Amino acid sequence: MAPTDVRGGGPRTQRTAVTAESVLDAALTLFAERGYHGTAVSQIAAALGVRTPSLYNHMTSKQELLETIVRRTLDDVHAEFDAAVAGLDAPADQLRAAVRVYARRHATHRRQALIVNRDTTSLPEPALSRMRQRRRDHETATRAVISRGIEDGSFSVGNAGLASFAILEMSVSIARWFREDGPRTAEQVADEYAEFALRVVRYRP
Amino acid sequence: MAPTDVRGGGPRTQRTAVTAESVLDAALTLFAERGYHGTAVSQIAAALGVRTPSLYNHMTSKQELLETIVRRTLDDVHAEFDAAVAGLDAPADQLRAAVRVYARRHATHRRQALIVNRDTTSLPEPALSRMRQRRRDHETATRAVISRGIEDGSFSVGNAGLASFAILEMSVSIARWFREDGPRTAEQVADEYAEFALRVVRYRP
DNA sequence: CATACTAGCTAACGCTCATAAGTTTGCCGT
DNA sequence: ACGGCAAACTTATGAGCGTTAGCTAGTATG
Repeated sequence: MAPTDVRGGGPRTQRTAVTAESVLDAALTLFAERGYHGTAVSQIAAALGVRTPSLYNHMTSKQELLETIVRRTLDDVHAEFDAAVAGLDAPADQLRAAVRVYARRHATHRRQALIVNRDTTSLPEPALSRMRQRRRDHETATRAVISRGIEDGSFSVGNAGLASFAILEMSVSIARWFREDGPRTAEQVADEYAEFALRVVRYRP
Repeated sequence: MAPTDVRGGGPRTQRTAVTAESVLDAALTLFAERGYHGTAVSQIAAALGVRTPSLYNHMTSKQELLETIVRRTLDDVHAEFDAAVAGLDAPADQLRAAVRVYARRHATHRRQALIVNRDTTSLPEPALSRMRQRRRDHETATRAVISRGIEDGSFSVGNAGLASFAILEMSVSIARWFREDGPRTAEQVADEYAEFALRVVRYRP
């Protein structure tokens, strides 16, 4: 049946190599699709064309996969936020830039976004608290931009917290519907959402 | 130890009755907290102070619990939408009313909202397709209101679909952070979000 | 007072899960 | 040519899952 003998010990030769990164990538796809608890390790193995125990040559546990995915994603979010607002002074410019990168990320990294939003709570302590804190930090930073805009009069919104939640979460939801082959590019969607954000805070130049 | 003999056969007398509804309520709490796949039937039983198999006197399967929760919630969403827009003509009034009830629901029915958003995909076909369709119907109806507002000139937004997604999903996210004992009531939050919605579509009276 | 129903219980089943242990195989550097 | 390592394999383990079966004790009905 099989064109080459694919069973038995020894490294694979005819197949794309299984590596720590390829395991993570397969987990990324499956966790995003069926959730962490809804995904069996055996399904990750099957996606890579390998028996289940072979995975443990490239990972230490299922939980660690989830933690790595969440940690990396939150690290990236923070780095992008910092890079986006650096060098900008006006709150409107900062908010536009921050929402743009955040919204774009949720179009370009859908799987990561879905997992972080759906399955972070499946992490064991103390990782859970650490990750929650990192998420809060990002929200707080966004809120601070809005607060500064309210103070200097360029924004006009009752409560900075409510607005920052609304803005961030509407961006998050892009991951739910965006399609790479859809009618709009990630950049276009990001620009549009950055505009939405400025309207929510009632930006007036 | 136990003040009354609580073991052995026979119905409980000293405890609040276990009913189909109380099972659903316990499932609601646990599914919302840990997710459908993350919740064991034994945990639902424990929450009710009962052994696991006893639950099956009040339900037929774990999956049916999820399906009931999702179906009821989506039914309610539709009914509320219809009731909210009925009798209103202006797109702005309709959008405000529709967002108000949708946002309020996500504050007052947090558990249902979290489950629908997180675990609908765990439903087996054909229920999954049915529920997805019902969700799409609600989005389409909201989009139609926005489109009418664009046509009659009271709204000014590039794409009705993008706007309706953003508005609905920012409302959904209320379920993530709202606390009943927080600084704002559900009504206040709903009013604020209805305002956000009108800003997103650039409503000008 | 007998009967039937309700709603608990214990026990057990068949599965699947994540993970461990130990074995086999092919390639690479010497 | 060969020894060792990397990475696959098979097999196994113990725990937990959802669910069924069969039993028992109170409660309501006649």
